[in-house]
Amino acid sequence: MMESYGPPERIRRKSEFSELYAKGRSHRGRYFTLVFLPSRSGRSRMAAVASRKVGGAVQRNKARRRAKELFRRNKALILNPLDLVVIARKSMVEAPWTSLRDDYLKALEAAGRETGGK
RNA sequence: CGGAGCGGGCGAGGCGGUUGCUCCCGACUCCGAAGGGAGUCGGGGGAGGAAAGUCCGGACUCCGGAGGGCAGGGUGGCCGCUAACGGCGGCCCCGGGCGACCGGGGGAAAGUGCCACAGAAAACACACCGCCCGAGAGGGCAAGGGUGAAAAGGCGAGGUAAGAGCUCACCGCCCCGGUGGCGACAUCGGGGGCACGGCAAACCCCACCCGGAGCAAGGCCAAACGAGCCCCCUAUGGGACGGCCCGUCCCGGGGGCGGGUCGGCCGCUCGACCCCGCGGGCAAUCGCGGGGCCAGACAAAUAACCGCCCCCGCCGCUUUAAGGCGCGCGGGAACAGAAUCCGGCUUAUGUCUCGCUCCGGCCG
RNA sequence: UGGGGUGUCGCCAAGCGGUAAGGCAGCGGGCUUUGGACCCGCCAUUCGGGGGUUCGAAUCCUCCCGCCCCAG
Repeated sequence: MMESYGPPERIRRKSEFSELYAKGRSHRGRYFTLVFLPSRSGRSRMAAVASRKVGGAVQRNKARRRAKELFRRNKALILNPLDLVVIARKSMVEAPWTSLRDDYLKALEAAGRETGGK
């Protein structure tokens, strides 16, 4: 399985975001909030969001990069394709990597349970 | 050796690997009638000195070409540099510092206004205490006291009833003239006889500059909905036109509500660009020659992890010591992330680094 | 990215060169058996922060900081 994160795996249209926020369910983790909905595109997709509350441009970019890293390293674990939005919190920037990864895996598990099948 | 002033440089130590992102080029495969699109592989480029704050100035685009005046805004010693600037360089004056050096800069004798409290008085001197003349009425005076942020040229001498630029010397101020300098100004000589309190980052005056918006500017394509209602003015009118007037052009135009889209492409990166050399200029900077291509994203790209070497600190072993060794531990940063592009300013940032200079102490 | 607005006590705020109004809340006292209401008193030495102009700055100038809007 490739550990890439290319254009087809991104969510970028405004309408898609609106649908996700309207119909999707969410899970609040320690470092971020995960919004999820079964994907209709046949593959899992992800978008990273970091508002100004997270910090300056440097901190916000870092948060998004870490979210992308989480997704591409662990996307093999998602059996039923999901659309995901990772909404970063301030603590996500400085969190230890292993702790952040555990948090992400727990969130995925919860999402898998609620949508049927991990 | 210690302290201080000024100016410059660099920006995750070097090499390599794995997994990924973005743009460009090439090859191959697939899709399409075609323009083209998708994928795989290979090669190359990929954040900053401030990319920041958005405080100035331009380029560029639209407002019909950006025309004139008023209003409004900005700048403010002089000369220069520049596309332009509120920037930069040199010089002038004033103030501070022993000094290197640093800070400031039009006009208050055109007008208006303000100067609380205190004080007699805060700007036509209208004098509280006071001094002098006088019996008194009244008159002369501004030296001393006191108030205040600021008090009507300063100080000394003469003079006088007491005093006063009333007179004189020195200093200051003002006016006139000479000389030097493009100029700000400097300097010299003569005269006047004191008239001119402070604030223009108060209104203002003078000189110079500025049309308005901003790449979410603006343009093209595609899709979808609607072509309905209300208001204003309709030709001594309305609009282009941003506050007003003039001028020019156009003839139906403008505003609000309601309804739809919220996709793609261009603009989009080669430019007052960067590096080297020579020449002019004290310098800012300019000219010439040679070489180079250095991010172009759009829910928005530079990351994560690992290995070796180097440097620093601690620890251990060893050595008389300087030092050496260690597959021992820790560290190699901070401020901060391009969004149309440049020139500045300002602010943030590292026990980093280089150069010049001043003062003090000691030694020779 | 670009354009604009705002900051005065815990909250709402006036003031725009000379001592920083007022209301709510709070604290203390009075009245009341207690509470409410009412009455009296107290309550901002950095007016978001630094520097400057002025004799004197919340107010004028300048540089920063925070918060809030707007757009295609």
